[in-house]
Amino acid sequence: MVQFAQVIVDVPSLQTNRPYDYVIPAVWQAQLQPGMRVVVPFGKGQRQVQGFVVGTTAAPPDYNGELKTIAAVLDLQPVLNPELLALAKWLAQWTFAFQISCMQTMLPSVMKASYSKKVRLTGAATVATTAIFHDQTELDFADLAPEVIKQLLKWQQQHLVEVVYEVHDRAKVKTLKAVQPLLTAADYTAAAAKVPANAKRQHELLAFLAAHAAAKAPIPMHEITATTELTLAPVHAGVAKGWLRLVDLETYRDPYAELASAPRTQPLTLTAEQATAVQQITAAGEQKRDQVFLVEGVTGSGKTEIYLQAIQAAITAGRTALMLVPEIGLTPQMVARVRGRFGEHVAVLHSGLSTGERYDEWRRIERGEAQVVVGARSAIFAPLQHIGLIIMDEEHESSYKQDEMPRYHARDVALWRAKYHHCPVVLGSATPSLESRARAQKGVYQLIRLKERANHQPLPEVTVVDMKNELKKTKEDNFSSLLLQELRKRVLHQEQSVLMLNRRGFSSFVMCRDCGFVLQCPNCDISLTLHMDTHSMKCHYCGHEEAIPQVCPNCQSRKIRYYGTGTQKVETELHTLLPEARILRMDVDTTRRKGAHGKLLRQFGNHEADILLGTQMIAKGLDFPDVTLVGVLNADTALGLPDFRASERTFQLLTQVSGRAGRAEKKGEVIVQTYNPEHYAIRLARHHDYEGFYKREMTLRHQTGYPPYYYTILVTASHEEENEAAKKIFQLMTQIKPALSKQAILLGPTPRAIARVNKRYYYQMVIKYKREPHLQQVLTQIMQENQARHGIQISIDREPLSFI
DNA sequence: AGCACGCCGACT
DNA sequence: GTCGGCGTGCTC
Repeated sequence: MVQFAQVIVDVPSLQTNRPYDYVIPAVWQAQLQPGMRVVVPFGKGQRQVQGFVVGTTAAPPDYNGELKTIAAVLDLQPVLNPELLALAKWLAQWTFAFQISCMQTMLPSVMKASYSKKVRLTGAATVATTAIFHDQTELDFADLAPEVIKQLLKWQQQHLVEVVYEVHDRAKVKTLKAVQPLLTAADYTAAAAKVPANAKRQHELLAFLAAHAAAKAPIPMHEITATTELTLAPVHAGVAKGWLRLVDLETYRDPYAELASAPRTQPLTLTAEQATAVQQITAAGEQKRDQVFLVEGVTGSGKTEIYLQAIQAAITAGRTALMLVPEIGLTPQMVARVRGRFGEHVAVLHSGLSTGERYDEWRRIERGEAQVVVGARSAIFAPLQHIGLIIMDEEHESSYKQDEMPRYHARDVALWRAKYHHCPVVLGSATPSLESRARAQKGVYQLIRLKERANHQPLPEVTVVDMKNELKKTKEDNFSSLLLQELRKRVLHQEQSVLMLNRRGFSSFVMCRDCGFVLQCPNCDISLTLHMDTHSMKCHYCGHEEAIPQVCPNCQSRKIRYYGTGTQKVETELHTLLPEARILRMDVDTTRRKGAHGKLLRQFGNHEADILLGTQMIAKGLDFPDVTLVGVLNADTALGLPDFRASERTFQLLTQVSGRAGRAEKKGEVIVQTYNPEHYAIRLARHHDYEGFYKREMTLRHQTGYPPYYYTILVTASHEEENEAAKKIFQLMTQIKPALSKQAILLGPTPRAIARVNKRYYYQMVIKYKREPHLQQVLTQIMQENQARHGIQISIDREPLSFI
């Protein structure tokens, strides 16, 4: 009989990043299993926190203090299975994060408890207490002023009030009220005879019950109200008379209800290349090899069909499949495609779902009701069992890396799970990350190259326009004459165009034309960005918001204007230049509302607009047959950034956006505007030459010593005082340096590009290395020694996406 | 993260 | 002398 449990508590700090022992109450000893959530007392006082059981034992643990007892068990079944528990442990070490943070990232957010601290009146109310409590007996600390809290704490010592801690489990199952007939049809007919004739509704209810008595199954109330005149009132009367029972039916919130009935599609005929790819992947699955395939294929080479057929094979073999898609690529089109093939066996997880919807999808997976999971980054933690295949589409996408704790890359998690389940991983992309492509070169991954397009269409023609010349010709800085002319042509022929404004490394700010003053964030060293939708200036780092200035705060001039190019400005400009064109704008401002993204795409698909204007988000995953022109307004804004991945990002973006043109029978054309037409990223993207780009960029990375030739780790120290942060990072350097071999390279320490964010100063250093057996241990030790003391914060980011 | 304990300065 | 500031350390 197990009597003791090891619990990871919901206190995200380094000192508490380990299991604590608790006594299991006798009633739970038979049921409690690792992976269940519990509520436990923790620390002095009455504080209670949520925790995860990670182990149970019969023998008393080796602990000299007095053990506390588990206060409540929140689950009947473990929410983390043994695999996910092991994964959480590994992930915490790998990303230098807390185990509790890893566990919470794996689960729908509603399963993280919310806490409240309240003060309750214990004795009779007095004049003094009434002044604070009024007619209430309980107050929430969060609503109280500091002076009031002081008074209450005094009363607590006199036992006039008590402080209580509440742990709320927010995971609520959605239920439907349903009517369950209890009697037979004959009984109902008999009962009807005794009911007065004027009780019309009761007769109707009895007739309804008689008709459904045979099935005995509960009928959801909403179905009853939809088909009859009955309401809840007569049903309650029926309950009182013992005719029926009202039950709560568990149900799921189905975000894709309208797609459930999507017509089922049949597997398409594969090209020879595709067939070989499917065969190789399937073979690895059958042999239970955790092999990684890198499928490199241009847009239209039919990667999705390969995924679908490989998934089909996994399901046929009685296993499940996990498919990751970048958040932005998780369009209704993509979901429809997977649902079309696998119907209700598919569960979808992405950030557009409400927390309740997400929880329900998660439960469906956990219960084994879905064999295929499609989702964005965190879906890699889906509680699927017997995984037979993991797919990562657009594997180069930066959204697969989480930029907050735990800073994990979904690819690393995918590889871990594949090893656990002995199943293959498929990484797919038209422009693989250099890391993955290099691994394929070395034979660590198996490279599958798709050289032809499934529809045998030629790739679109790409024209590069040198904006340096264009600027001399016209005053317009956003539109070249060629692009305008081609846009006009498309509007005339009722064909559609997509325009992309590259916003990376770029923002719209307010500057005074007289004195050059730029409005800055008071907390961070960065300009505020203009937001026309809210008519305010916002800081993208800390969220600070203020009004748009009418006069320059520095010189009082009225000539304070908006600088930089935003989609709104381009839209206005385009309206003037092409008044006949109908324009749809898609950017963070117009897609913030839930479902807005899909709605805009639907409108464009229905030809409600001629031109779709947007930021990077339009580059991915859209598939509109009537788009014959794609324009990139500013291809090179990212090239100027001091980031070693700038060229790679630019190449990927241009290739991806080019793929949006001419996806059906119509031939597509791409116009790329740039100030750097000679740059190799632009030149090679123009010729759709990924392999050429790969070779060129690898040479450069080799020369400069960057990934994939080196692994990288970013160490950051921050403090409210600039010199404290600097002092700390130098101290860390002296600590790390002796543990490294001569092959490792230390960059920095340096202040971060945006040195101050949210009133804190950031200093960082980058470790570049190939093989450092002691590094993990030293960094783990550093994290443990520097436990948020003296106001210093340390963070470690393995393989950061950028150093700036 | 909270919370208590403990050691220094400014008050009834 | 005590109240309370926050630096330090612990939570099964």
